[in-house]
Amino acid sequence: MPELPDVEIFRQYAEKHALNKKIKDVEYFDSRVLQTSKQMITTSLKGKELSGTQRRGKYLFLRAGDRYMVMHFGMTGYLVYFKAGDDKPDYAQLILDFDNDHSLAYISKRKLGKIDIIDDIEAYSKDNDLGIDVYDSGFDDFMKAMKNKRGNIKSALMDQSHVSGIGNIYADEVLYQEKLHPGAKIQDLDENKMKSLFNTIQRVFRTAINHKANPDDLPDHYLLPHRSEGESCPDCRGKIRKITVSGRSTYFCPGCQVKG
DNA sequence: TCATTTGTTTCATG
DNA sequence: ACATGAAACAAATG
Repeated sequence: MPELPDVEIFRQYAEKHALNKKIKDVEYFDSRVLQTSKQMITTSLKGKELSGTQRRGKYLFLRAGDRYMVMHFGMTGYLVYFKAGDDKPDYAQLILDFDNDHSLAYISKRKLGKIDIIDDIEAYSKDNDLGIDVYDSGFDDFMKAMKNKRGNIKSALMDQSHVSGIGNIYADEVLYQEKLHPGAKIQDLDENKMKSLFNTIQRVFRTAINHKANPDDLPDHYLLPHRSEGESCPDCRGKIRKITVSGRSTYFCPGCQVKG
């Protein structure tokens, strides 16, 4: 699912294919993902070019003139760049047609994402309670954001209003790499452990991005290629277990991952 | 038919 | 005022 590494890949994809081409037309497919009027989107995009990309947490911002189109991908979203005459991708919610006979489609099979037009990324982030981007921050920022958190570490990592970008899948991976139990209490972790955790987040995301955010391409000693109940832990060969933490399916190795 | 999936929001409680 | 966490919601699949 689109977490930080996935959205970073989408950003690179848009950067590579969709910039500096005149937008001839905008196609809509009557979808609830639109957070603003069709007229607003058309006015902001048609006849213009996308001139840059930014990502914050799981959000992607595409610059057009002095505005941005914001995309959030929900559970099932992604981007497809395709040639005129090719079949339109299924489940497209919005398509930008460029003047080079190619198009960029925002796909959302389950329509759980959102698209908006905004003026200011900072203001938008504030309105949407979006914390710092965990991959674009240093340890000091991370600690500051985590300082007032209590409860279990997994929920804290997934709380987008403090540190944004980590979702259910990568939370499991980070905690597995860190040999930390998902239910560990954050107040039981000392500064050294937090530092180590932060470094692990950076490493896991860097590795994931280098592998196109495809979980099955990750190194074999990662959890994600083995993330289902009863599989063997790549480290100790014990059985991976599934539990529920904060209402989310959580996979971990009871042998390797300890509390605090 | 219904449990499952995940990201987000909402709401009751501490 | 603020944090937490449980529950609800979105849509589609098997």
